[in-house]
Amino acid sequence: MDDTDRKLIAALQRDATASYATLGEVVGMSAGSAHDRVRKLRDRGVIRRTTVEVDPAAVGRGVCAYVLIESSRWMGDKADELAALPEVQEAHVIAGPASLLVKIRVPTTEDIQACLRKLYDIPGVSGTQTVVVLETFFERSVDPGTPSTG
Amino acid sequence: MDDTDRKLIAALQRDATASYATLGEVVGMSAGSAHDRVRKLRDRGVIRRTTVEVDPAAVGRGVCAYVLIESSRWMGDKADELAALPEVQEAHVIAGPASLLVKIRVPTTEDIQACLRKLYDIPGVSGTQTVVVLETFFERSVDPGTPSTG
DNA sequence: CATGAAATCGGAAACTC
DNA sequence: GAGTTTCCGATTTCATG
Repeated sequence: MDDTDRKLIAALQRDATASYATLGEVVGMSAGSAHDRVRKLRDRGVIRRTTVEVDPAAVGRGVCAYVLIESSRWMGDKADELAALPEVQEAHVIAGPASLLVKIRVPTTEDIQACLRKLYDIPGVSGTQTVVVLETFFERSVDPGTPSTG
Repeated sequence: MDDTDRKLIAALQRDATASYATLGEVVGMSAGSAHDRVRKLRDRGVIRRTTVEVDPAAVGRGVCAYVLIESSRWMGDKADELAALPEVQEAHVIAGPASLLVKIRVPTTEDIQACLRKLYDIPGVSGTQTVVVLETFFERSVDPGTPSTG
């Protein structure tokens, strides 16, 4: 995982349709070498998959909110139940004022209620705190550049 | 934006390296027609870009946290200042107990402090509340299926 | 939406340093 | 071990019906 790998990752994050010839130019190598590097990054699991970024509003999920879920028991086994809800885009176990934090996407603000109802159907959920997103500044890929400690 | 488009989007979210021949099979069309559909989805902005998903831990950003930012003034113009911080992966203006919500990724828990310090350097920031992620159940693509209202 | 042809790309060798 | 060159089958892309 050297600087060349990081450059390749950054280039692929920007545009994963780039040809290996183009990627080679970016890092000053041949297409074949760039290809080798990227293949190894995939094999190692550094690059998990190639995907497309979709405009949420265009598929009827223009409203975003975060829900802090409080509970009366351990909630570390609720991954499947949360994954079963299509509105839930992310789900995390957290330290702090609540047990879980989920990111939801729904068509309208009214649909937030319906989603909360579903969340309350999960055994152990004893309360929620909802944070409605008014505007999203940005949502971007993980920065592959060398961080302070790394 | 019909059911065929949604199927194509779902297939591309799963694996954007799939050939148009494969995509055509998924929706029961020829490769050329599938290609047409996908091109139009890109032109319309429904598909924003093709990218790669990277393992955060593999690039030294294995620790995730959410920071609620309180302020003593309107913060709707702070997008650039937040985008300048590589630790900040998402930034939203919110309704609720705070003004902004940012998602950060750092190498270790100790680096959270350094990031908070940078956030406090932004004019108007008067307080923060940090939610540390202990475990991420999942982070997935926006569901393109027909939602309750859509 | 399907077909067909030309340009381009992906993938994996053999070869060099 | 890492990078380069070279190769062929597969794929993208675009015209046409």
